Amino acid sequence: MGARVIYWFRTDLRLHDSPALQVALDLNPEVLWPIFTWDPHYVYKARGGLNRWQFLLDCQMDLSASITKLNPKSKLFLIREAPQTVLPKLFKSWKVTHIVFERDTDAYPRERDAAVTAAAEAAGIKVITRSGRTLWDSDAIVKQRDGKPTMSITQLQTTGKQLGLIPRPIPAPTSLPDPGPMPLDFESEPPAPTEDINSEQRTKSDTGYMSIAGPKGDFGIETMEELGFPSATTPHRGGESIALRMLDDIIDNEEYTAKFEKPKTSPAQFEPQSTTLLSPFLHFGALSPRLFYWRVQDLTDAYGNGASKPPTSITGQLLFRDMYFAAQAAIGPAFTQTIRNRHCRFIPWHLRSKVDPKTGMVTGEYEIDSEEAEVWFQRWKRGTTGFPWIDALMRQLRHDGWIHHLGRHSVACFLTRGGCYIDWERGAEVFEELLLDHEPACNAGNWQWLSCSAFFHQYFRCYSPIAFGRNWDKNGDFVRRWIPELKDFPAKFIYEPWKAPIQDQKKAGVRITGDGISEPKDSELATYPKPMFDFNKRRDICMAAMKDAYDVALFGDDPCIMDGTWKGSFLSDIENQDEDDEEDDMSDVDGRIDKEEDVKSESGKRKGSSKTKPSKKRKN
DNA sequence: AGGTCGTTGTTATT
DNA sequence: AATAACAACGACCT
Repeated sequence: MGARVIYWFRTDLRLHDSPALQVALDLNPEVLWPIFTWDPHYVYKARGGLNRWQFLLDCQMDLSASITKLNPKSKLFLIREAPQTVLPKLFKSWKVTHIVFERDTDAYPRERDAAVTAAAEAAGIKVITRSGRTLWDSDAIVKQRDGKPTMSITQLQTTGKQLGLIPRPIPAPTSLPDPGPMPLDFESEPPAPTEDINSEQRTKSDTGYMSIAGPKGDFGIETMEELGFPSATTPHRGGESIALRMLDDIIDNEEYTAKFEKPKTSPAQFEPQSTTLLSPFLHFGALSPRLFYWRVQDLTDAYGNGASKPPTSITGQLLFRDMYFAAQAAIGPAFTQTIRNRHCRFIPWHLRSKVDPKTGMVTGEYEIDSEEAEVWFQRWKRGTTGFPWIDALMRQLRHDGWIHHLGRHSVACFLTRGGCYIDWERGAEVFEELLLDHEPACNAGNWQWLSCSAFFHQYFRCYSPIAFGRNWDKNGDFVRRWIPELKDFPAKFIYEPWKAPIQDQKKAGVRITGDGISEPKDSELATYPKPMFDFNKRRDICMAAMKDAYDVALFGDDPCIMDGTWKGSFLSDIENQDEDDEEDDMSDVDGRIDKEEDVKSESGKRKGSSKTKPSKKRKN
């Protein structure tokens, strides 16, 4: 009897450059089942917005069609049960000899794959895995560094060089074996009732687990409607075919590809955007990072002088992705939180995560230590902060599922160290729900970067919600695109509309009024909210608090963080001194900005109020 | 121990 | 458009 192989697709929804699929085909199998399991973990427990579900279905449909082209009897078979429970039953019922899949170093997949592997080995099934989600095998990077995480791009580059050249992409298969019979002669196990973190956005509570083989009983892929979802809003569509076409277009544009410098690409450019927009395809594995890398690198080598180099080049972007994956591979599940993460600086943010004292892991809930901060967070999320640059980005994020990297910097800095002083984990959760390209390692890593918790430390470099956008887009076209209320606003005031005289507001057909939460009443004109705080004042407060946090120098693994005895280590009054209620009267905001003296003397007072600090802690 | 540099800050000045 | 001051972190190199 020949090999009877399950190829388990997960975050590798592609046929081109799949080392794991190649090794499955090298077994010369008698039969091969390409399967995808609907995992209750991703349906109920991980945050996932409608746009990302749409993108996933796109990728699945495209892959399924490509598989059928290679073998009319085959397609991507969707199985609706948790892999941990259904795979052992399939092993037996389908007389499987091998299961092959691409490795996944995220927290939950590691746990899941260990369980599946143990069950397979117990049943005498051979498990074969390959790395293919990153340029280098993240675990090999960690091993080479004796378990230490890559905390800078230099470290990743150095270690990568030691491991040798990034493997060249391998061609897509030209044919696939037949699938074998797929009897379901066992009890199916619907997911255990659990809290559905995504229930708000569903129209139906049932998410398509009507039967293990799907609504039509043919292991087919469901529609958004069958999944209980309203339509997605994103214009970005998924699938390997689109990814390869987009990559071809990028490579065809030799100048663009060879001279690409990330910091020079505009966050305000839209239709078309200034960057490649290939990240969502990398996330779902519809595009191999190694294929992307080598197509760009070969072009760059041929281009000669004048080509950009890492870290600003396109290949540099892929290196950063590997850096975050390798950091997560070394640090483990704590990488996506501050608590128990010894490489993440502890900063006493507002709205910190609640922690399960038994596991030391965050629970998904957070402490509302400040009603004001909670309001700021809600307004940030909805895109009604009153700062048009921030709001435009947040609205684009919600609608399209993608914003430019520097736009992400703007809103992340604003939420954390450069405005609201709110826990980066709150922002990361919002990105996790809304981003098409959400990657747990990259998301957590970038939020730590922007909040100056790890990877990046120059907290005195602070993005202005007014100046930064204006530098890229003087006329405010990007703001007008996403905040139509402001589309006729004079360019002079487009980034700070509260400064516009009433006559100008009337002429533009909009009133700058309201708290960004409730609908303003009795306004005949459209409205756009007043800014939720004086940015300059908040920046000074945040920067002083950051300096304090750096002086205290506590990290996420310090015992005093877990037991709460850290309280008192920080100049906690630093945050509670903007008492003079702004309320409705932000019109004199200009007048206030000049009062730096206030802030200076406050900070002098704080220094004098000498709270005793614990001796400086150091990580080693 | 000390100097330089780090993918992507802001503002004022030349 | 380029440059300096702002205030001043930590990795990396010598």
